[in-house]
Amino acid sequence: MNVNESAENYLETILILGKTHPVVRSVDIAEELEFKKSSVSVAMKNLREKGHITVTKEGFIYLTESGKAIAEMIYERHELLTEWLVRLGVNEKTAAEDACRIEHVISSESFDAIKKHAK
Amino acid sequence: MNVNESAENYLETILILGKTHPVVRSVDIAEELEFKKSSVSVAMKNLREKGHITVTKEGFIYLTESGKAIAEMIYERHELLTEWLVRLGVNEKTAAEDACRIEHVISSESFDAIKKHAK
DNA sequence: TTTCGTGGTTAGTATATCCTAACTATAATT
DNA sequence: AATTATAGTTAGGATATACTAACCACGAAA
Repeated sequence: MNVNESAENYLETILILGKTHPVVRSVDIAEELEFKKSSVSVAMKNLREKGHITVTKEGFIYLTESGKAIAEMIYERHELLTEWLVRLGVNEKTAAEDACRIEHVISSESFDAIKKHAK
Repeated sequence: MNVNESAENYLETILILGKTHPVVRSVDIAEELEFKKSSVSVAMKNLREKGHITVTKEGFIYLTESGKAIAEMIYERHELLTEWLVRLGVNEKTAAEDACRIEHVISSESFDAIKKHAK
């Protein structure tokens, strides 16, 4: 179930887009992340091969169980870290950007400690 | 003065080794980071070309002003983040490892906010 | 029906990083 | 002096990640 930082980011993005879009396609991800569609295409192929997403013939992307688990873990980190940094006085945009980088490199142990502390 | 994550890490390591070693050589860095000496050799060449270190003909490595500035910034982050995570109950080793990754990706704004908060 | 716009794929490129392998240079040991 | 150990370099490879360019497929508009 180990994925790269990049893969985590794609999965998180699929989860987030799913909250506001009826369906998620490669182009939606490309637009959201400001990546080229070819990059997304290759990334989706990898996620598919690793069993983290399924893609319908119309190009609609869905998270599998494993994909959803990863996406939700990262998303939780993203939300909590962002909120917490904002609370410390960090600008909303900067907080989100930093959270987006920290969420992929922090250990569960440290995240849990921050989570506990932040409450 | 912008360097990559990898370069920051090498500079920080040179600073740290300088605290306990009379002189710092490529092999010392390789041993500390558990990298191959060829990797360090190439990295030192880049740091030299960017003006962040000087190397004597004996192979002794010294930080330049710019190199020292980067190294000290990263080192301060490392120390503070580690200490703070430990205080939140994170295991010393894990805290150091996480700090080592976060220190390279966090913004000054967020770091300063955490620093202020941690006191 | 011909032409476009949209979405997706593939091939090949570029950069960052680390690696292995092979080589040089110098100093220490036998 | 010959061998060995230590330090450093260079060439070439592997992986991750994104990019450009060129192409296919399909549905809508002219």
